[in-house]
Amino acid sequence: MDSQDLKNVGLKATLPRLKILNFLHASPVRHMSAEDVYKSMLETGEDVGLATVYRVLTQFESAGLVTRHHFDEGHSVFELNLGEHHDHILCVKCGKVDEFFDPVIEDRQYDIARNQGYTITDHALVVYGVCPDCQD
Amino acid sequence: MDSQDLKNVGLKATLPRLKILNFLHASPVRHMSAEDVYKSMLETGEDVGLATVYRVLTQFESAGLVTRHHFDEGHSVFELNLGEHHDHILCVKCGKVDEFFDPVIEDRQYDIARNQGYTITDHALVVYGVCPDCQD
DNA sequence: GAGTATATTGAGAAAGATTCGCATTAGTAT
DNA sequence: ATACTAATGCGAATCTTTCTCAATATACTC
Ligand SMILES: [Mn+2]
Ligand SMILES: [Mn+2]
Ligand SMILES: [Zn+2]
Ligand SMILES: [Zn+2]
Repeated sequence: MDSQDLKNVGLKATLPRLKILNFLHASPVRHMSAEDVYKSMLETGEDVGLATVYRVLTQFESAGLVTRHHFDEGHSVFELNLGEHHDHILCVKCGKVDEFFDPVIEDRQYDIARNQGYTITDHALVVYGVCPDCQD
Repeated sequence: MDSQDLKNVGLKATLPRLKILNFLHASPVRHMSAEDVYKSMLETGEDVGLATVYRVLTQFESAGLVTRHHFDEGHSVFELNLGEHHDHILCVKCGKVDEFFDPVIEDRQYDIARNQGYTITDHALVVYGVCPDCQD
């Protein structure tokens, strides 16, 4: 039961929210748009209104349960927040999404922000390229 | 006359395209949405259809004259391509956009891509924070 | 466990950004 | 100047996301 997970972050444990959270945990695909979540859940018979999917994903984001990304597409992409910050590398041919974490880059970002007098709150690094499977 | 600039990149030198290109060069604001460009030009009396602004900015992007960014907003942001690649740091309070270039980060990105078997084509790094003017 | 106050849901309408369709107009090369 | 073709501008259409609101489900009290 994830009921408690929701209550812990201040959200009522409603059926749609539980369904969506369970779906995200069970999905083999980590990065999905709201539409992806909506359609995939329909196929599983777990149907939830599209407006609710959008609302709940936004609530999960505020609660820190999921992270929202703005890749170079026209829509938001969400992923379950597993506690480990990372950045992304996307294949421009097949759309595959890989992840990485680089302490050197993380540190440099803080230095740069500090040098420009900024207090850093977040960052998003997306590398685009051609994945091994899509070469030539 | 920028007529030649347009022809050089394979675009017919039409009045709307010249107006937009001149506007971008003259603007003190470097980062603008299509809507920003459209409205600012209206105010200057240089009016061009909104659809044309969208089309032309996209053509300029393909031609390498401008760069398109996807910051965490619901729309694209364009800037004149002055030939020097750089990344961005945005103030989450006032919306200011600053720029930076860090060779260490650039290099690390290539290493990471190579390690994962990717051929890098592009990247986008956006740092969010609170600018000096917006501290407390 | 039923009763109640209140937050949440779902469906469709609405909004914001961008693209499309097409008749009209403007560049460009004879 | 003429003619061929590409580009423009308008509104309609599309896509993603949010909003409205009546119906419903959750959590709390007794
Ligand atoms: Mn990820
Ligand atoms: Mn810039
Ligand atoms: Zn690929
Ligand atoms: Zn600021």
